[in-house]
Amino acid sequence: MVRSSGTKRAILDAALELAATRGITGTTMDDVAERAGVAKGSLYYNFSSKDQLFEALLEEGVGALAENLRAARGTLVGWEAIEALVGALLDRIAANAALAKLMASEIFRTDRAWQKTLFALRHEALAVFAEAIEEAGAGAVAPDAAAPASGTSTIMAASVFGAVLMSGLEWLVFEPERSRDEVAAAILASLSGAFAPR
Amino acid sequence: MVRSSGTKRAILDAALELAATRGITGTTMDDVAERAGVAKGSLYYNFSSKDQLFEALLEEGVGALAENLRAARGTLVGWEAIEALVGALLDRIAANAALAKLMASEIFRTDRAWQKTLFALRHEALAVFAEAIEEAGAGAVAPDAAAPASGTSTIMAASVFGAVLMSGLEWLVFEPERSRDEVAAAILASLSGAFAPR
DNA sequence: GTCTATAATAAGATAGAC
DNA sequence: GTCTATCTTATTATAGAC
Repeated sequence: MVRSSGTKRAILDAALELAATRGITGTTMDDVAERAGVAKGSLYYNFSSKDQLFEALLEEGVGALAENLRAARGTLVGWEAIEALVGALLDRIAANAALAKLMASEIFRTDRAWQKTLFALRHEALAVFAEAIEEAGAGAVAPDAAAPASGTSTIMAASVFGAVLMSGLEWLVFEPERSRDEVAAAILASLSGAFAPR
Repeated sequence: MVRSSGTKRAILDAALELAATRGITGTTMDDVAERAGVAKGSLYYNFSSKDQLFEALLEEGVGALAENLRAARGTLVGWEAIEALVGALLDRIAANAALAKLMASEIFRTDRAWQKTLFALRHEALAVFAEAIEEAGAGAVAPDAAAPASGTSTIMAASVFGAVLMSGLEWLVFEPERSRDEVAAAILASLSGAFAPR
């Protein structure tokens, strides 16, 4: 992924760090060049435009996330698959908080040059969750409230993904003193009916 | 809440609509003026700066959300409180998708002029969920996995909030053909242990 | 209170030397 | 491949007329 000339890698890393706090639109090419320790001309030698630079960044990051999730799930099924996926996603968020922030802020924008690329990757990541949810037979043991309609596994996947993403960022950004296991347990508890009637 | 001269209201509405798709940084004061149907001078007559305009916008929107959640919960306790809060949040997201998108993209930024204001309001909204979760006695019936440590109710609140926010936007942005009840049921199922072992 | 016109600066992108 | 210097346009903000 991105056959590193070294410079390319430095540019991508700098862009990610800056965009995590300022957002993509709020990050200037001058900022990126300075942080990467190269001249602005080198940015345009390696990437044809600002849009293309950030498309490459998101493609690399979210693509790696989807692969990582698939690997984490392995051949697990049922609740074990969910546990593995939640843990793996949380770890990815912790290992790359900058990308997580960027995803949170870009995932629902529909006006970007890289919209299609991001949509496909987002869908790929969600699909890993959706498949695990379907195989876990969600709905078979639904509570007294209405059972989820068929075909809502993507919605449920978004629900689980959103739970991990928001909790993970809440942890890293606002409550960094907590332990990873504490956070993972809290998320799994919220997803396992800890406050639902039995 | 913003004693409307009419113009002020039009400016805030225009700013919200534009920022929902382009983001705040990507929204220019010229854009806002044009969409609101006023001259740019009027923007600066009513708001001292772009930052102050968006701070007012977020303060109004997120503040109203917190109030709304509190009202929706009323005196309910346990799982009924959670159900009411999930439903109310989902309805607010559907009624004001633009604000929901904006929240998703701004909530974890730590470099904004309005950071403190937004943090306080975010905390207020999460607190409504956290209180309901604490009273529902989360953890008392935790699964075989580790029980959540004490004091993690804010993390669990973030988890529930994130689940609703992400599913809600997934629904509105990418799967608008679904019904509100279908989405609500899917979220509640994912939170009630539909795929967890019993 | 609202408008038009304009000042001041910031930002994406390119040219051409090394 | 990388750098410096520069072009061009976009953007925040203000001044002053109505």
